[in-house]
Amino acid sequence: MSAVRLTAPRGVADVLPQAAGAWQRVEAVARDVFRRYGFAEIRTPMFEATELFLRSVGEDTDIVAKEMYTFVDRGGRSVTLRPEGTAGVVRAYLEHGMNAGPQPVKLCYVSAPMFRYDRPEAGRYRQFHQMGVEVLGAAAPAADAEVIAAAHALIASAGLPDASVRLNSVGDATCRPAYRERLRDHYRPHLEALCPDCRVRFDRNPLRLLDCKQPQCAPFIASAPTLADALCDACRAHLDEVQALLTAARIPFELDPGIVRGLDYYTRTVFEVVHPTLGALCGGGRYDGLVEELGGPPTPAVGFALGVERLILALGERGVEAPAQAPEVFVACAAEELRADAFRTAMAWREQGVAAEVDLLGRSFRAQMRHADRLGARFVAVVGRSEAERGTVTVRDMGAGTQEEVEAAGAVAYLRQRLASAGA
RNA sequence: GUGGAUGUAGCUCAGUUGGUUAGAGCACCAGGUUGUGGCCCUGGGGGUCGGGGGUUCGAGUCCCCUCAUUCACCCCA
Repeated sequence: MSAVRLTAPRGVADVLPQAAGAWQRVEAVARDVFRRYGFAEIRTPMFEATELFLRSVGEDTDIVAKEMYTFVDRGGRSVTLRPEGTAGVVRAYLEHGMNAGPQPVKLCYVSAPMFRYDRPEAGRYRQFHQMGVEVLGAAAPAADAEVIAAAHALIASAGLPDASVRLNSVGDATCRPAYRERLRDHYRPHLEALCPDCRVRFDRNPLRLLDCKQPQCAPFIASAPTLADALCDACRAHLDEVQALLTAARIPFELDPGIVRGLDYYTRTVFEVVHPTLGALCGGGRYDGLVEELGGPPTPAVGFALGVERLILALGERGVEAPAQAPEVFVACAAEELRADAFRTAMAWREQGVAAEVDLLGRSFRAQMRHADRLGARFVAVVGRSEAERGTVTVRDMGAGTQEEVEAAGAVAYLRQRLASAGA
């Protein structure tokens, strides 16, 4: 018996009933898009061996360096609450021999919880949720374009039709190391003038230099050699083909050399869908080296992940709201001795698919009416003495304020017809 | 992780230069005669004033610490 009031841990949020409708709507849209694009659902564990993330996400990334929920379990194993979804999917792909079946393997996940020990702010939580896809075993640009198309379709169908895609290429093992050195050469004479963060980036992750927002660093970004110019022929051709396919499919995008992404495993295509204030709604790209890095055969792959909380926040700003859940009919009893009849009626109607509510507090008839109104019930069915004698119920339309006495046996059919015609 | 702001009922907030049993609106529950909601009226439940320590005869009100929320930065979904 503790006297302290328990609250949710920092950075986690309850999805309350008023908000759950928005989640269900977004999830339904995602499942529909993923089905149409041919992605099969996979559900992987929320925690994995720490080693998996060290090897996939990259030890020099912020995620691994300071954001992982890592602990030692009772067996002495180091495990980590997953900070992102791709590593676990790739692990499962290999563990279950999916690389031995028909390729490519197209997988998706919906509202999968992820964990990062970050400072919470609007649209950022320590437990957050992603929906995304992975295409494993496809090297052609069509796979990149399909993944980008799916991301765009998901966001557009959810209610943000004008969301635009930012596209870039980070090169591959052939051209990226050379570019990295060219970038270092460019920055080396100016180290003193850079912001402290960028001095660290210079050593640890030079590509991120291009991502800096400090005014003092802007001139060096502007004059830096661009990755696009440094791409090898194969990467260049790949990027060109992705663009051609997106254009052919009328998917709006723009090239953005500043898109670098925070995970080490990306090769060639990287992309984001960005919101003006919430940052990236969705991010993804190709990761041709990751499967091999995790012990599998060389396997090209590409995917994206979308932040559910951010998408819902963005939808809310646009006024896209899901209606609250309300009963279709409230069964009110007008006489004490008929409570069992009202209860039985509600249960029978529920069996037949009607969202029926019934009093649980022993309220007076008047109070039941008031409660039905506050719940937003479309109809109230009155079970009273005179109705009981006649084998009827009185169905009141709470919006119109009109009511009608109907045969009890045909009441469900009557309700269905009224709900279908005047409804919504 | 770095700075700033905020923290009184479920929600939005008031609370006078520190002074008796801490308030309002909304929300919730019940009534307003015997079977009808929305408006209105009456009544009721609900707060260790985020938590801890200190100053004081006395603290929601002042000081310190802590926790949480939020904004900017960093990073990202």
